[in-house]
Amino acid sequence: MDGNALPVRRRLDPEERREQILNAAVAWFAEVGFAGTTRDLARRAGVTQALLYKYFASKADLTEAVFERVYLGRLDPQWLYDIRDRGKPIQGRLTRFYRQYTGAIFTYEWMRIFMWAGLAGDALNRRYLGHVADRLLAPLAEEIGAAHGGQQPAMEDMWNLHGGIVYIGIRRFIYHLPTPDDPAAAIEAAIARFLGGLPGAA
Amino acid sequence: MDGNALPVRRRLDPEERREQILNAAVAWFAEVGFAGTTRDLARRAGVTQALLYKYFASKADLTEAVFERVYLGRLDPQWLYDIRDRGKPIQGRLTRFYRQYTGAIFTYEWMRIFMWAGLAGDALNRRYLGHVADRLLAPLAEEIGAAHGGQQPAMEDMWNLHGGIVYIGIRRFIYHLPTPDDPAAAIEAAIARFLGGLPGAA
DNA sequence: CCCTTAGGTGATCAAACGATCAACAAGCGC
DNA sequence: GCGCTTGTTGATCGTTTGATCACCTAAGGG
Repeated sequence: MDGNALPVRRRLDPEERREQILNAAVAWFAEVGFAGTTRDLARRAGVTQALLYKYFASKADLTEAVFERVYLGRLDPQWLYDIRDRGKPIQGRLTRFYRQYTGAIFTYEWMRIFMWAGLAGDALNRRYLGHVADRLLAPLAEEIGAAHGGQQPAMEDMWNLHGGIVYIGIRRFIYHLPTPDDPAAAIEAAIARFLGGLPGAA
Repeated sequence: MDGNALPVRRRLDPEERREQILNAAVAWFAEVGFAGTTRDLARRAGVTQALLYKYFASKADLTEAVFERVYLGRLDPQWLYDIRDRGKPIQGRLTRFYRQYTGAIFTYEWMRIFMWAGLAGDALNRRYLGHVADRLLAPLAEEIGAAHGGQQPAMEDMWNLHGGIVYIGIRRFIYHLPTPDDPAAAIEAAIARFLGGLPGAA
């Protein structure tokens, strides 16, 4: 049957093995949360439970590595430059940003690990959202204000726009409810409504 | 010091004791999730761990009781009648509904238990949100359509409105981020924007 | 081909877990 | 005040958990 299958490499490069375990940990903790057992994780990763502790000092150490993997490099600094490019209309900039943003965070692993961590009270979570507020939502509000003649939305309004869009991912990945395969149209409509409904909008 | 304190009643009415345990369980599981231990719960409730099993057959039985307590009677059937009261302007009906709805679900216990249950994949969760969609959001969309001359928002638009509002509670109770003490103003603004931004709105 | 290195495993430990049970004692009827 | 009912407890069971250890063996150099 599997006579032509590649021989199972029993001894892997440490880096490769660590990567394999870490990937399995991300998928596993995303599914069941950080209360998941190391034995089930090891089974899922295809290694023995003891081996986990050759690559990670403790379960806490492993979960920290999962956090790093999931959070690091998720936000692209380029987005801020595109947001501030006043040569383009504000609606297009908003749409472009949220297409990129949701493209980065609308994954099973990210949405769920972010929510597990939020419920657990992780500080990284708040720091991340503080970053979103200061470096993304606040500039967006500024740009909207500039485009609408000085009438700048309050941060609470920006959170409302943000939440309405992010909620698509929550419905899909947390609640497992049906959502559009491609959320682009819904996001575009939400942004158009937001801008069109601002006080003083044409 | 506590000479005038009421004597600690060591033997309670079964109903009273069950209530005491259940209340503690709701608060405890809301805080740490359903992976929380029965020992810590018992300590928090001020009873011994063994006593829990005199009132609940198992931990699963206890968590089910917590679900019932949290879900049951949360949605008021009266809301639907108010929503359909075409004698009043649509914006007022939307505002009134979301003031009542958020008044019912914006609590630490509800928001967090709902999210824990959602991540755990509980079916009650999906059933609840299905109810919200069919019995509340769909009628709201109908009423908005009637008020705007037939142009009825799609369900995805209603979810967007809903998500933007619910996200206030997520920020406050899940992520522990600062939010307005009274979300009424933000909600009112969100509804006004939603209606004002609909295609074909004045 | 052998031998050293190091990636990997099975067995096992101590602690924590859900759950059970015999025994205790608070409170009511008489 | 006495005895019975039953709410409550401390001790304990079997299992599961994170973590550790001695041991095994695949793989590359000589």
